[in-house]
Amino acid sequence: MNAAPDLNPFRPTKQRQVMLEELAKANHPTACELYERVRLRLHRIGLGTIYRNLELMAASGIILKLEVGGSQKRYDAQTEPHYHIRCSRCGLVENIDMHVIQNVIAAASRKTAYNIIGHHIEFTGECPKCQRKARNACLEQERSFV
Amino acid sequence: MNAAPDLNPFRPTKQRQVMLEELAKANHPTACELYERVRLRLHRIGLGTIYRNLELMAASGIILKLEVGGSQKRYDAQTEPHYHIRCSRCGLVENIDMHVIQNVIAAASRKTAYNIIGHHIEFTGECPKCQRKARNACLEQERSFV
DNA sequence: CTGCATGCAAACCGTTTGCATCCCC
DNA sequence: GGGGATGCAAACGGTTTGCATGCAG
Repeated sequence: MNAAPDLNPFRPTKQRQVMLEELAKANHPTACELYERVRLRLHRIGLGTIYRNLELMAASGIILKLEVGGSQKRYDAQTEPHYHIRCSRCGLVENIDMHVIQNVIAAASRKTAYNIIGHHIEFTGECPKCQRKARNACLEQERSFV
Repeated sequence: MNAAPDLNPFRPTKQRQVMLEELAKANHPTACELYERVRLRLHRIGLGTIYRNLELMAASGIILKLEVGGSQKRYDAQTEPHYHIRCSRCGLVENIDMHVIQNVIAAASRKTAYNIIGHHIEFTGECPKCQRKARNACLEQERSFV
């Protein structure tokens, strides 16, 4: 009699375990940011492993691959639908505590012949830190005028 | 007396003129797609010129650089704020004829300490063409079962 | 004539992939 | 022991950049 085939495609390795832990602690990290974090605990891990596992986890729905602006993809441990805000200066991405707008998909469905699967709202703006920096730079300049 | 400095940073070259014309005709093209179009009319143009000018035009607000999902950036001749829908299969990006949700920025402002500059809603789904393709592939398979 | 704009090609950066080795089941 | 997972490094695709030349003002 054959052993039942392994239906779960996910073998829980040390690398995957640490990746998930660090992803949960980090704030929408890029693959490289996650790599740096994980490397502090598993110093021989390769970037390829990070990318391969992120891809697998996203495909299986364990994590979310964020299709946000900017040149690098970001990853999120929170898989319930939610919106994001991205700082136009430093690129930081944060959750925005807003209810998903239920009507928006219905409205969009009425407008197109697409079979709509999902949606994402991304706000852009200056994060508090960058606002402070800009203000300080401004004061600096005023002072130099005196 | 000095001549007034050229305030418009934009020298209207043949390349820029053709780029803008083709961008207006194309449907949210990537830089490469625009390059192919422009090359039919100016066959010695280089990709570098395309990227450089797209960047300049976006910076000066003449066109829009779309921060949509996918690995390539896309560009849009329509600069008024509007939303997009992207096919999850073929990557096609189209405008969606929906009013910009005015309340959404106010709501987001209340929720964060960010200085919010803008927002973008991106829907994902299957475009009609890809839906047809999928349906046909399905029929094909059913037929092979008979 | 001057300096911005161009064509060309090399460099760059993020990501993917091939392969030998490792290790979990 | 076997097959999936890993580390490593090379390849890849999209974008940016340096430089000599061209061309608009």
